[in-house]
Amino acid sequence: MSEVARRQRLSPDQRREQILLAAERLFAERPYVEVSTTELAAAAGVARGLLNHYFGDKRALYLEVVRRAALLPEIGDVALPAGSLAERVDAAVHWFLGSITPERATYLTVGAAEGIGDDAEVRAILDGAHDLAAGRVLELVGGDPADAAARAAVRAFGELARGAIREWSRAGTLTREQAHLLLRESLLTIVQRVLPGL
Amino acid sequence: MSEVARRQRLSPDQRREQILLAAERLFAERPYVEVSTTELAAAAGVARGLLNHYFGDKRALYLEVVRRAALLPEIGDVALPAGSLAERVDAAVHWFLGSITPERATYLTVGAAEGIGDDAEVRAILDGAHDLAAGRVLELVGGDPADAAARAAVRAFGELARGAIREWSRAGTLTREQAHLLLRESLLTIVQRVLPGL
DNA sequence: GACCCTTATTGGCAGCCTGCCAATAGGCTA
DNA sequence: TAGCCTATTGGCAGGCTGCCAATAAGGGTC
Repeated sequence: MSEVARRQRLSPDQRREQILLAAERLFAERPYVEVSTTELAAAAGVARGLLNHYFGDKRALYLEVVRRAALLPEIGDVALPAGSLAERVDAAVHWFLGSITPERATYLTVGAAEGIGDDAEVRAILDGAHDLAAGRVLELVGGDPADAAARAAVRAFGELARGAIREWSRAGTLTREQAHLLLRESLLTIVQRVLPGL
Repeated sequence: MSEVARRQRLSPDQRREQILLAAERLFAERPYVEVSTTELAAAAGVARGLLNHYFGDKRALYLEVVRRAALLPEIGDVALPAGSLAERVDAAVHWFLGSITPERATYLTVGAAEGIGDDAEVRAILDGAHDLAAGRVLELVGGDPADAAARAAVRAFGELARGAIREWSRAGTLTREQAHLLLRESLLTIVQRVLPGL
Protein backbone atom coordinates (compact mmCIF):
# COMPACT_ATOMS: atom_id res chain seq x y z
CA MET A 1 0.00 0.00 0.00
CA SER A 2 1.23 3.46 -0.79
CA GLU A 3 2.93 4.95 2.17
CA VAL A 4 2.12 8.65 2.40
CA ALA A 5 5.18 10.69 3.14
CA ARG A 6 5.21 11.25 6.87
CA ARG A 7 6.67 14.66 6.51
CA GLN A 8 6.31 16.89 3.54
CA ARG A 9 8.14 20.12 3.40
CA LEU A 10 6.16 22.86 1.70
CA SER A 11 6.80 26.50 1.16
CA PRO A 12 5.40 28.57 4.03
CA ASP A 13 2.88 30.16 1.69
CA GLN A 14 1.52 26.85 0.52
CA ARG A 15 1.29 25.45 4.01
CA ARG A 16 -0.37 28.58 5.28
CA GLU A 17 -2.91 28.40 2.52
CA GLN A 18 -3.56 24.73 3.18
CA ILE A 19 -4.22 25.36 6.84
CA LEU A 20 -6.42 28.36 6.14
CA LEU A 21 -8.56 26.35 3.72
CA ALA A 22 -9.18 23.63 6.27
CA ALA A 23 -9.88 26.17 8.99
CA GLU A 24 -12.26 28.05 6.74
CA ARG A 25 -14.28 24.91 6.23
CA LEU A 26 -14.43 23.87 9.88
CA PHE A 27 -15.18 27.33 11.24
CA ALA A 28 -17.98 27.70 8.73
CA GLU A 29 -19.58 24.50 10.01
CA ARG A 30 -19.32 24.94 13.73
CA PRO A 31 -18.77 27.80 16.15
CA TYR A 32 -15.29 28.68 17.32
CA VAL A 33 -15.34 26.86 20.64
CA GLU A 34 -16.60 23.67 19.09
CA VAL A 35 -13.59 23.38 16.83
CA SER A 36 -10.43 22.16 18.56
CA THR A 37 -6.94 22.88 17.35
CA THR A 38 -6.40 19.14 17.28
CA GLU A 39 -9.21 18.88 14.78
CA LEU A 40 -7.98 21.83 12.75
CA ALA A 41 -4.54 20.29 12.52
CA ALA A 42 -5.96 16.90 11.53
CA ALA A 43 -8.13 18.46 8.83
CA ALA A 44 -5.11 20.24 7.42
CA GLY A 45 -3.03 17.06 7.70
CA VAL A 46 -0.51 18.74 9.90
CA ALA A 47 0.91 18.57 13.41
CA ARG A 48 -0.93 20.69 15.93
CA GLY A 49 2.14 22.67 16.77
CA LEU A 50 2.37 23.95 13.24
CA LEU A 51 -0.76 26.02 13.69
CA ASN A 52 0.95 27.95 16.43
CA HIS A 53 4.07 28.25 14.34
CA TYR A 54 2.20 29.88 11.48
CA PHE A 55 -0.53 31.83 13.21
CA GLY A 56 0.49 32.26 16.82
CA ASP A 57 -2.62 30.91 18.41
CA LYS A 58 -6.07 29.60 17.61
CA ARG A 59 -7.66 32.99 17.88
CA ALA A 60 -5.25 34.56 15.41
CA LEU A 61 -5.96 31.79 12.93
CA TYR A 62 -9.66 32.43 13.35
CA LEU A 63 -9.27 36.16 12.81
CA GLU A 64 -7.32 35.46 9.64
CA VAL A 65 -10.18 33.34 8.36
CA VAL A 66 -12.69 36.05 9.17
CA ARG A 67 -10.50 38.65 7.51
CA ARG A 68 -10.36 36.71 4.28
CA ALA A 69 -14.06 35.94 4.33
CA ALA A 70 -15.04 39.53 4.99
CA LEU A 71 -13.11 40.75 2.02
CA LEU A 72 -14.56 38.29 -0.47
CA PRO A 73 -16.99 40.75 -2.10
CA GLU A 74 -14.29 41.82 -4.50
CA ILE A 75 -15.10 45.44 -4.19
CA GLY A 76 -13.06 46.17 -7.20
CA ASP A 77 -13.90 47.01 -10.69
CA VAL A 78 -17.47 47.95 -11.19
CA ALA A 79 -18.30 50.39 -13.93
CA LEU A 80 -18.73 53.78 -12.35
CA PRO A 81 -21.73 56.06 -12.72
CA ALA A 82 -23.64 56.20 -15.97
CA GLY A 83 -27.26 56.81 -16.70
CA SER A 84 -30.03 58.06 -14.48
CA LEU A 85 -30.04 57.81 -10.72
CA ALA A 86 -32.50 54.95 -10.92
CA GLU A 87 -30.12 53.06 -13.16
CA ARG A 88 -27.15 53.71 -10.99
CA VAL A 89 -29.04 52.57 -7.90
CA ASP A 90 -30.07 49.47 -9.75
CA ALA A 91 -26.48 48.82 -10.71
CA ALA A 92 -25.33 49.16 -7.12
CA VAL A 93 -27.95 46.71 -5.90
CA HIS A 94 -27.09 44.37 -8.70
CA TRP A 95 -23.48 44.47 -7.71
CA PHE A 96 -24.34 43.72 -4.11
CA LEU A 97 -26.55 40.79 -4.97
CA GLY A 98 -24.31 39.60 -7.75
CA SER A 99 -21.27 39.36 -5.56
CA ILE A 100 -23.14 36.71 -3.63
CA THR A 101 -23.01 33.22 -4.98
CA PRO A 102 -24.94 30.81 -2.80
CA GLU A 103 -21.76 29.07 -1.69
CA ARG A 104 -20.30 32.32 -0.59
CA ALA A 105 -23.49 33.55 0.99
CA THR A 106 -22.45 32.03 4.27
CA TYR A 107 -19.35 34.12 4.38
CA LEU A 108 -20.74 37.27 2.92
CA THR A 109 -23.56 37.68 5.34
CA VAL A 110 -20.94 37.52 8.01
CA GLY A 111 -21.98 39.96 10.63
CA ALA A 112 -20.21 38.05 13.30
CA ALA A 113 -20.70 39.00 16.86
CA GLU A 114 -22.59 41.96 18.16
CA GLY A 115 -23.62 42.62 21.69
CA ILE A 116 -23.51 39.57 23.85
CA GLY A 117 -20.47 37.65 22.90
CA ASP A 118 -19.22 40.59 20.97
CA ASP A 119 -15.66 40.51 19.89
CA ALA A 120 -14.01 43.86 19.33
CA GLU A 121 -11.45 42.56 16.89
CA VAL A 122 -13.92 40.64 14.76
CA ARG A 123 -16.18 43.65 14.85
CA ALA A 124 -13.36 45.87 13.61
CA ILE A 125 -12.56 43.57 10.71
CA LEU A 126 -16.16 43.43 9.58
CA ASP A 127 -16.74 47.13 10.07
CA GLY A 128 -13.79 47.81 7.86
CA ALA A 129 -15.08 45.58 5.10
CA HIS A 130 -18.60 46.94 5.38
CA ASP A 131 -17.40 50.51 5.32
CA LEU A 132 -15.43 49.78 2.18
CA ALA A 133 -18.55 48.42 0.53
CA ALA A 134 -20.57 51.41 1.72
CA GLY A 135 -18.07 53.80 0.22
CA ARG A 136 -18.28 51.96 -3.07
CA VAL A 137 -22.07 52.07 -3.12
CA LEU A 138 -21.99 55.76 -2.33
CA GLU A 139 -19.73 56.32 -5.30
CA LEU A 140 -21.94 54.29 -7.58
CA VAL A 141 -25.03 56.27 -6.73
CA GLY A 142 -23.20 59.54 -7.03
CA GLY A 143 -22.93 60.47 -3.37
CA ASP A 144 -19.99 61.91 -1.51
CA PRO A 145 -17.89 59.15 0.09
CA ALA A 146 -16.28 61.72 2.31
CA ASP A 147 -19.56 62.69 3.95
CA ALA A 148 -19.45 60.84 7.27
CA ALA A 149 -23.19 60.90 7.89
CA ALA A 150 -24.02 59.75 4.38
CA ARG A 151 -21.49 56.99 4.73
CA ALA A 152 -23.05 55.91 8.02
CA ALA A 153 -26.49 55.81 6.44
CA VAL A 154 -25.22 53.66 3.61
CA ARG A 155 -23.42 51.39 6.06
CA ALA A 156 -26.78 50.91 7.74
CA PHE A 157 -28.23 50.17 4.32
CA GLY A 158 -25.58 47.49 4.05
CA GLU A 159 -27.21 45.76 6.99
CA LEU A 160 -30.51 45.80 5.18
CA ALA A 161 -28.79 44.33 2.16
CA ARG A 162 -27.19 41.53 4.16
CA GLY A 163 -30.51 40.88 5.83
CA ALA A 164 -32.28 40.65 2.50
CA ILE A 165 -29.56 38.41 1.15
CA ARG A 166 -29.96 36.10 4.08
CA GLU A 167 -33.71 35.95 3.61
CA TRP A 168 -33.12 35.06 0.01
CA SER A 169 -30.13 32.75 -0.03
CA ARG A 170 -30.43 31.06 3.31
CA ALA A 171 -33.98 31.18 4.53
CA GLY A 172 -35.49 31.18 1.08
CA THR A 173 -38.26 33.48 2.28
CA LEU A 174 -37.65 35.99 -0.48
CA THR A 175 -36.83 35.35 -4.12
CA ARG A 176 -33.88 37.08 -5.61
CA GLU A 177 -36.22 39.40 -7.51
CA GLN A 178 -38.04 40.32 -4.33
CA ALA A 179 -34.79 41.01 -2.55
CA HIS A 180 -33.72 43.14 -5.48
CA LEU A 181 -36.94 45.11 -5.37
CA LEU A 182 -36.61 45.69 -1.65
CA LEU A 183 -33.06 46.91 -1.93
CA ARG A 184 -33.59 49.02 -5.02
CA GLU A 185 -36.54 50.95 -3.63
CA SER A 186 -34.91 51.39 -0.25
CA LEU A 187 -31.62 52.62 -1.64
CA LEU A 188 -33.38 54.97 -4.00
CA THR A 189 -35.33 56.45 -1.12
CA ILE A 190 -32.22 56.80 0.97
CA VAL A 191 -30.39 58.64 -1.79
CA GLN A 192 -33.30 60.88 -2.70
CA ARG A 193 -35.00 61.56 0.59
CA VAL A 194 -32.57 60.78 3.36
CA LEU A 195 -29.07 61.82 2.36
CA PRO A 196 -30.12 65.36 1.46
CA GLY A 197 -31.56 65.75 4.94
CA LEU A 198 -28.54 64.67 6.92
CA MET B 1 -13.34 41.93 60.75
CA SER B 2 -16.74 40.80 59.63
CA GLU B 3 -16.67 37.23 58.52
CA VAL B 4 -18.88 36.79 55.48
CA ALA B 5 -21.03 33.72 55.72
CA ARG B 6 -19.12 30.97 53.94
CA ARG B 7 -22.28 29.41 52.67
CA GLN B 8 -25.50 31.17 52.08
CA ARG B 9 -28.52 29.19 51.15
CA LEU B 10 -30.76 31.06 48.73
CA SER B 11 -33.89 30.10 46.89
CA PRO B 12 -33.06 28.58 43.49
CA ASP B 13 -34.70 31.52 41.76
CA GLN B 14 -32.63 34.09 43.58
CA ARG B 15 -29.41 32.19 43.02
CA ARG B 16 -30.23 31.70 39.37
CA GLU B 17 -30.87 35.38 38.95
CA GLN B 18 -27.70 36.28 40.76
CA ILE B 19 -25.62 34.08 38.49
CA LEU B 20 -27.35 35.35 35.36
CA LEU B 21 -26.67 38.95 36.30
CA ALA B 22 -22.98 38.32 36.74
CA ALA B 23 -22.83 36.31 33.52
CA GLU B 24 -24.65 39.04 31.64
CA ARG B 25 -22.06 41.55 32.68
CA LEU B 26 -19.04 39.41 31.85
CA PHE B 27 -20.34 38.15 28.53
CA ALA B 28 -21.14 41.70 27.50
CA GLU B 29 -17.54 42.71 28.14
CA ARG B 30 -15.62 39.90 26.55
CA PRO B 31 -16.29 37.15 24.03
CA TYR B 32 -17.47 33.73 25.17
CA VAL B 33 -14.12 31.96 25.09
CA GLU B 34 -12.40 34.67 27.02
CA VAL B 35 -14.69 34.24 30.01
CA SER B 36 -13.92 31.19 32.13
CA THR B 37 -16.43 29.42 34.32
CA THR B 38 -14.06 30.02 37.20
CA GLU B 39 -14.39 33.73 36.57
CA LEU B 40 -18.15 33.54 36.18
CA ALA B 41 -18.46 31.70 39.47
CA ALA B 42 -16.19 34.18 41.22
CA ALA B 43 -18.17 37.13 39.87
CA ALA B 44 -21.36 35.58 41.15
CA GLY B 45 -19.72 34.74 44.47
CA VAL B 46 -20.45 31.09 44.07
CA ALA B 47 -18.68 27.76 43.70
CA ARG B 48 -17.93 26.78 40.14
CA GLY B 49 -19.91 23.60 40.43
CA LEU B 50 -23.06 25.56 41.08
CA LEU B 51 -23.10 26.89 37.55
CA ASN B 52 -23.38 23.36 36.26
CA HIS B 53 -26.01 22.57 38.84
CA TYR B 54 -28.24 25.40 37.67
CA PHE B 55 -27.55 25.61 33.98
CA GLY B 56 -25.99 22.35 32.91
CA ASP B 57 -22.93 23.72 31.23
CA LYS B 58 -21.27 26.96 30.27
CA ARG B 59 -22.88 27.04 26.86
CA ALA B 60 -26.38 26.68 28.30
CA LEU B 61 -25.72 29.55 30.69
CA TYR B 62 -24.56 31.64 27.75
CA LEU B 63 -27.64 30.80 25.71
CA GLU B 64 -29.81 31.80 28.64
CA VAL B 65 -28.09 35.17 28.77
CA VAL B 66 -28.57 35.66 25.04
CA ARG B 67 -32.20 34.65 25.31
CA ARG B 68 -32.89 37.24 27.96
CA ALA B 69 -30.98 39.93 26.13
CA ALA B 70 -32.71 39.27 22.84
CA LEU B 71 -36.12 39.64 24.39
CA LEU B 72 -35.44 42.95 26.12
CA PRO B 73 -37.30 45.12 23.61
CA GLU B 74 -40.52 44.56 25.47
CA ILE B 75 -42.51 43.96 22.37
CA GLY B 76 -45.63 44.35 24.30
CA ASP B 77 -48.03 47.13 24.68
CA VAL B 78 -47.77 49.67 21.98
CA ALA B 79 -50.86 51.48 20.88
CA LEU B 80 -52.09 49.86 17.73
CA PRO B 81 -52.81 51.62 14.43
CA ALA B 82 -54.28 55.10 14.42
CA GLY B 83 -53.87 57.96 12.04
CA SER B 84 -52.38 58.08 8.58
CA LEU B 85 -49.86 55.61 7.25
CA ALA B 86 -47.12 58.16 7.72
CA GLU B 87 -48.07 58.54 11.35
CA ARG B 88 -48.20 54.82 11.94
CA VAL B 89 -44.82 54.34 10.31
CA ASP B 90 -43.46 57.09 12.47
CA ALA B 91 -44.88 55.41 15.54
CA ALA B 92 -43.27 52.09 14.61
CA VAL B 93 -39.88 53.72 14.14
CA HIS B 94 -40.31 55.61 17.36
CA TRP B 95 -41.04 52.39 19.16
CA PHE B 96 -37.95 50.74 17.73
CA LEU B 97 -35.68 53.62 18.66
CA GLY B 98 -37.40 54.24 21.94
CA SER B 99 -36.91 50.72 23.16
CA ILE B 100 -33.21 51.41 23.03
CA THR B 101 -31.70 53.12 26.00
CA PRO B 102 -27.97 53.57 25.57
CA GLU B 103 -27.20 51.08 28.31
CA ARG B 104 -29.30 48.49 26.62
CA ALA B 105 -28.03 49.29 23.18
CA THR B 106 -25.34 46.71 23.55
CA TYR B 107 -27.83 43.99 24.04
CA LEU B 108 -30.45 45.18 21.64
CA THR B 109 -28.26 45.39 18.63
CA VAL B 110 -27.40 41.82 19.31
CA GLY B 111 -27.10 40.18 15.96
CA ALA B 112 -24.78 37.57 17.30
CA ALA B 113 -23.03 35.26 14.98
CA GLU B 114 -23.56 34.87 11.29
CA GLY B 115 -21.42 33.01 8.87
CA ILE B 116 -17.95 32.32 10.16
CA GLY B 117 -18.35 31.37 13.74
CA ASP B 118 -22.03 31.03 13.27
CA ASP B 119 -23.93 29.30 15.98
CA ALA B 120 -27.20 27.70 14.99
CA GLU B 121 -28.74 27.93 18.44
CA VAL B 122 -27.83 31.55 19.01
CA ARG B 123 -29.03 32.30 15.51
CA ALA B 124 -32.36 30.64 16.26
CA ILE B 125 -32.89 32.62 19.45
CA LEU B 126 -32.17 35.91 17.73
CA ASP B 127 -34.21 35.04 14.66
CA GLY B 128 -37.14 34.34 16.91
CA ALA B 129 -36.85 37.66 18.69
CA HIS B 130 -36.34 39.57 15.47
CA ASP B 131 -39.28 37.87 13.83
CA LEU B 132 -41.44 38.81 16.77
CA ALA B 133 -40.42 42.43 16.38
CA ALA B 134 -41.02 42.27 12.65
CA GLY B 135 -44.52 40.96 13.17
CA ARG B 136 -45.21 43.77 15.58
CA VAL B 137 -43.97 46.41 13.15
CA LEU B 138 -46.06 44.89 10.39
CA GLU B 139 -49.12 45.19 12.58
CA LEU B 140 -48.34 48.76 13.47
CA VAL B 141 -48.08 49.84 9.87
CA GLY B 142 -51.20 47.95 8.91
CA GLY B 143 -49.63 45.07 7.03
CA ASP B 144 -50.52 41.40 7.15
CA PRO B 145 -48.37 39.56 9.72
CA ALA B 146 -49.34 36.30 8.10
CA ASP B 147 -47.80 37.21 4.76
CA ALA B 148 -44.48 35.37 4.78
CA ALA B 149 -42.79 37.53 2.16
CA ALA B 150 -43.91 40.76 3.79
CA ARG B 151 -42.66 39.47 7.10
CA ALA B 152 -39.30 38.60 5.58
CA ALA B 153 -39.01 42.08 4.09
CA VAL B 154 -39.74 43.64 7.45
CA ARG B 155 -37.27 41.32 9.15
CA ALA B 156 -34.68 42.64 6.72
CA PHE B 157 -35.79 46.15 7.64
CA GLY B 158 -35.06 45.17 11.22
CA GLU B 159 -31.43 44.73 10.22
CA LEU B 160 -31.42 48.24 8.83
CA ALA B 161 -32.89 49.45 12.09
CA ARG B 162 -30.28 47.70 14.19
CA GLY B 163 -27.60 49.03 11.88
CA ALA B 164 -28.90 52.58 12.24
CA ILE B 165 -29.16 52.17 15.99
CA ARG B 166 -25.57 51.04 16.15
CA GLU B 167 -24.43 54.01 14.09
CA TRP B 168 -26.27 56.25 16.48
CA SER B 169 -25.78 54.79 19.91
CA ARG B 170 -22.43 53.17 19.56
CA ALA B 171 -20.46 54.76 16.77
CA GLY B 172 -22.07 58.16 17.17
CA THR B 173 -21.92 58.67 13.42
CA LEU B 174 -25.61 59.49 13.19
CA THR B 175 -27.73 61.55 15.56
CA ARG B 176 -30.92 60.08 16.82
CA GLU B 177 -32.87 62.39 14.54
CA GLN B 178 -30.87 61.28 11.53
CA ALA B 179 -31.40 57.64 12.42
CA HIS B 180 -35.09 58.34 12.79
CA LEU B 181 -35.26 60.00 9.39
CA LEU B 182 -33.44 57.12 7.75
CA LEU B 183 -35.73 54.54 9.27
CA ARG B 184 -38.94 56.46 8.73
CA GLU B 185 -38.35 57.07 5.03
CA SER B 186 -37.12 53.55 4.44
CA LEU B 187 -40.01 51.89 6.21
CA LEU B 188 -42.49 54.12 4.44
CA THR B 189 -41.03 53.16 1.09
CA ILE B 190 -41.07 49.50 1.99
CA VAL B 191 -44.72 49.63 2.96
CA GLN B 192 -45.81 51.70 -0.02
CA ARG B 193 -43.63 50.49 -2.83
CA VAL B 194 -42.21 47.12 -1.86
CA LEU B 195 -44.80 45.11 0.02
CA PRO B 196 -47.45 45.56 -2.67
CA GLY B 197 -45.05 44.09 -5.20
CA LEU B 198 -44.12 40.94 -3.34
C1' DG C 1 25.52 13.05 -7.77
C1' DA C 2 26.65 13.28 -2.71
C1' DC C 3 26.95 16.26 1.20
C1' DC C 4 25.31 20.16 4.22
C1' DC C 5 22.88 23.34 6.23
C1' DT C 6 18.85 26.06 6.64
C1' DT C 7 14.39 25.84 8.48
C1' DA C 8 9.81 23.54 8.01
C1' DT C 9 7.78 20.20 10.94
C1' DT C 10 6.99 17.28 14.74
C1' DG C 11 5.91 15.39 19.47
C1' DG C 12 5.54 15.78 24.16
C1' DC C 13 5.36 18.67 28.55
C1' DA C 14 2.89 21.94 31.79
C1' DG C 15 -1.01 24.62 32.92
C1' DC C 16 -5.73 25.74 32.67
C1' DC C 17 -10.50 24.82 31.89
C1' DT C 18 -14.61 22.14 31.94
C1' DG C 19 -18.16 18.63 33.54
C1' DC C 20 -19.20 15.41 37.14
C1' DC C 21 -20.17 13.56 41.68
C1' DA C 22 -20.04 12.40 46.37
C1' DA C 23 -19.71 14.82 50.67
C1' DT C 24 -21.23 18.83 53.52
C1' DA C 25 -24.05 21.94 55.98
C1' DG C 26 -27.86 25.82 55.89
C1' DG C 27 -32.13 26.78 57.65
C1' DC C 28 -37.15 25.62 57.54
C1' DT C 29 -40.42 22.45 59.88
C1' DA C 30 -42.48 19.84 63.35
C1' DT D 1 -34.42 21.90 69.75
C1' DA D 2 -33.85 17.98 66.70
C1' DG D 3 -34.10 16.33 62.01
C1' DC D 4 -34.40 16.36 57.28
C1' DC D 5 -34.43 18.13 52.64
C1' DT D 6 -31.58 19.99 49.33
C1' DA D 7 -28.66 24.03 48.16
C1' DT D 8 -23.80 24.30 47.95
C1' DT D 9 -19.15 22.96 47.88
C1' DG D 10 -14.50 20.97 46.60
C1' DG D 11 -11.75 17.93 44.31
C1' DC D 12 -11.01 14.37 40.51
C1' DA D 13 -10.40 13.03 35.47
C1' DG D 14 -10.20 14.17 30.72
C1' DG D 15 -9.34 17.32 27.12
C1' DC D 16 -7.51 21.39 25.07
C1' DT D 17 -4.11 25.04 24.38
C1' DG D 18 0.56 27.29 23.98
C1' DC D 19 5.42 26.39 24.04
C1' DC D 20 9.88 24.50 22.96
C1' DA D 21 13.62 21.59 21.95
C1' DA D 22 14.57 17.85 18.81
C1' DT D 23 14.22 16.10 14.02
C1' DA D 24 14.58 15.61 9.13
C1' DA D 25 13.13 17.39 4.29
C1' DG D 26 15.12 18.97 0.26
C1' DG D 27 17.42 22.90 -2.24
C1' DG D 28 22.11 24.77 -2.82
C1' DT D 29 26.97 23.85 -3.38
C1' DC D 30 31.03 21.63 -4.81
